[in-house]
Amino acid sequence: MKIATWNVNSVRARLANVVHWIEEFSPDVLLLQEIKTVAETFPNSEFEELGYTCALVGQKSYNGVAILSKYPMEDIKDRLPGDDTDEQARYIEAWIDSGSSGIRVASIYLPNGNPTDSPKFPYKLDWMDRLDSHAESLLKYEEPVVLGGDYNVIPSDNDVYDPKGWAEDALCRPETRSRFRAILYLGYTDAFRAVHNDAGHYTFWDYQGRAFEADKGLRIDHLLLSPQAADRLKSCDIDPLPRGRQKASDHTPIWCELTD
DNA sequence: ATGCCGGGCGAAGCCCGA
Repeated sequence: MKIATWNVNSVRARLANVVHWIEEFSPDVLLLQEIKTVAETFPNSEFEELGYTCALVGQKSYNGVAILSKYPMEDIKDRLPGDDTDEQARYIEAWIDSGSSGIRVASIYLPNGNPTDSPKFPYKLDWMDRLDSHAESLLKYEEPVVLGGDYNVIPSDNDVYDPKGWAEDALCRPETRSRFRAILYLGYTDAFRAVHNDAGHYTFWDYQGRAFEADKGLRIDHLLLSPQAADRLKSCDIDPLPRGRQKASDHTPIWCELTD
């Protein structure tokens, strides 16, 4: 089973690119972030024609997350527990019924948190605490779980082209990194780091300053696996090609393959 | 380079992203 995640920076603006990538990669499950639209204007039929069913939580103009699946989905949760006042569309979770086994997946758009002297930073840290609690609660089912998405976290200095320049950014700050590590300490595996040890692998390059051509990137999109999912991890990689195409998102897909 | 791109909204210019 191939599971991919991609912050598309508007699913409607990116539809041709997303369809192109689905046709060449054929993921079983594709987690999307920043769809930037509501359910009424989500391109359901285009994805259904490619053999996918869609679950999404939308929001006008901002945020929005979706799950595209070749298999039926059940037990869909459209918000992260822990704060009933949080109106931002940043979390959706579903059980993927892939026949004999099955797997739980979540599509996550974690808040950016900049600037760090604004309320956006404590919102990010609180959101991460909520994610940590929920990730812990999921472990008690002893199921395969893949928590994928745009975490807006640069886990280590190996994951950024200019560690010193980014040290005080909300994506790098110690408060952010410690909360990301807390999820790993629960028993989740960073799928990419389970397979690759070296620096310089990125999932995001800014639109500005020819950052992609200069490979000035960040590794901020992640697939975190519960032990039962990590046991089945075959491979994990980033596909940089979509970032180089016309009308590209500033993020590119990262995927993992699990044994069936 | 805390916005140089790019998208949404809505019809010009501001808000937002990382």
